Amino acid sequence: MHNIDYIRDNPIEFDNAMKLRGVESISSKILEIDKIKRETQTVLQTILSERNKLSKEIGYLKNKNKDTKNQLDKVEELKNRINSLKELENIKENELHSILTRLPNIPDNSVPNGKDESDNKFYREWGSKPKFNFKPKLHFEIGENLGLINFENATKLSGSRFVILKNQISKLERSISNFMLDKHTEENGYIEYSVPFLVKKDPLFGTGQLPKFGEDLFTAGDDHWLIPTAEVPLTNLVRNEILNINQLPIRSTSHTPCFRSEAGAAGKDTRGMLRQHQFTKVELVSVVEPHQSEDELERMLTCAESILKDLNIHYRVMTLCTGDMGFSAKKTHDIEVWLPGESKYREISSCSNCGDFQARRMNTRYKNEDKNTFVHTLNGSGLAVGRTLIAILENYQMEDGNVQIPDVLQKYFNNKKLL
RNA sequence: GGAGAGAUGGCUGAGCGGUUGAAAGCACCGGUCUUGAAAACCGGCAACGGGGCAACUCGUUCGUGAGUUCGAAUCUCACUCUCUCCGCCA
Repeated sequence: MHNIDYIRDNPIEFDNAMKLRGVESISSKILEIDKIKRETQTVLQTILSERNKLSKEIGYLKNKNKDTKNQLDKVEELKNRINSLKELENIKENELHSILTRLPNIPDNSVPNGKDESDNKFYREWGSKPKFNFKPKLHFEIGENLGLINFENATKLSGSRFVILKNQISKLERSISNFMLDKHTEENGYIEYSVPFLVKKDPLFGTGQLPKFGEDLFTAGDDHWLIPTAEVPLTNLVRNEILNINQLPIRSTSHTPCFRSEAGAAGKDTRGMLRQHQFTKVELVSVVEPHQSEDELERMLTCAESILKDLNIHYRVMTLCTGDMGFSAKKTHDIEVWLPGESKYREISSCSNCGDFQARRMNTRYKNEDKNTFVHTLNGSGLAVGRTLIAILENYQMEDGNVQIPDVLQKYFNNKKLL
């Protein structure tokens, strides 16, 4: 949600920012509606004030058993004007709200301009591509050959874009999420939460999935929606709150399933378990003071990276360009992991600073020297578990078809070294 | 699923349809006292929006949304949520 004051004071900057995100100049339309709304409001409030005075008089006179005919007539006159003004104010208010809530966040100055992912900027990398003396296989080939990944059965149960993991690979998935949670809670300073996987529409509005992107979500009826990411419940833990400054920063993490309809991705990544309707993810969320959010994004990114470093898997970090960022983000770093089977980098984490964009939608503020200020929110994957599983299978595969268990995960396998 | 009770400021908790934006207490902030602290005492303390350079002023808000009324925290309706009891159940 945007600050109308900012648009009033900087209409040109606002339009430029929106243009970078593919929205045609809209500030003049917004300001026009805003102007009518405020003018209406000013008149309305004057009349309301009159009415309130008359009503008080009436109360006073009735108490003394005096005649109130005169006042009643006057109020009657005001009533019609009040109703029509209220109606107009409402209409304008709704128009404004409808526009403002559908516009994406303003990109940070440091974000590169660009149309799509080809314009994303290399930020840094870690490690190097592993060398194989055989042709590395794709993750699903490895898994199917071992008889531990099964897509046909999943289709039987649930249709396309689902998968069934079995035995050691199922256990590998579990150990990955345990490892991530342990790392983030014990070393990276995040508090673990177990949260609902079904939420109502208000939280989804708060983090920006609604009203615009409802078709990307699954519903369970009765205003219950399946979460597309734990960002939704974790961030909304502070919705509608005025926090005390000493509660900040808040750093929370949760391991949850995520459900996405992938409405716009028909035909994309259909092989393998890269793009599923259901996957699990360990999410990181921070709620901080405005002046801290820039540093917090770097911190969060480092925390997410620490997982891949511990797993000893090569990755690179890309800074998303203006055209490739998500709706609520003002700056985003993607971590892309190297997949030898595909011979490609693939997104495994996305860390975003949302500034006060979500805080305005959630109405989350903190007391800052007597003033109530919107907090800044950040979220990042730390990491997507399914894709980490893929990365391990492809990076740790051996010529005989088996897979080594990364050192840091072996403790979850009674120190076994192979699947 | 059946029966009942309830939702008021950061928290607890009063509130006959008319100076109630809301008593009181706690918490918090400032002050007096004290070597310091505590206690005691004094004072302050809701959010959002409109107008104004400002002092200030006006409006809205007592779960949410409609309605009755000149006037609603208080009356009516719908919805949401919480609690208690019964039934069922991981």
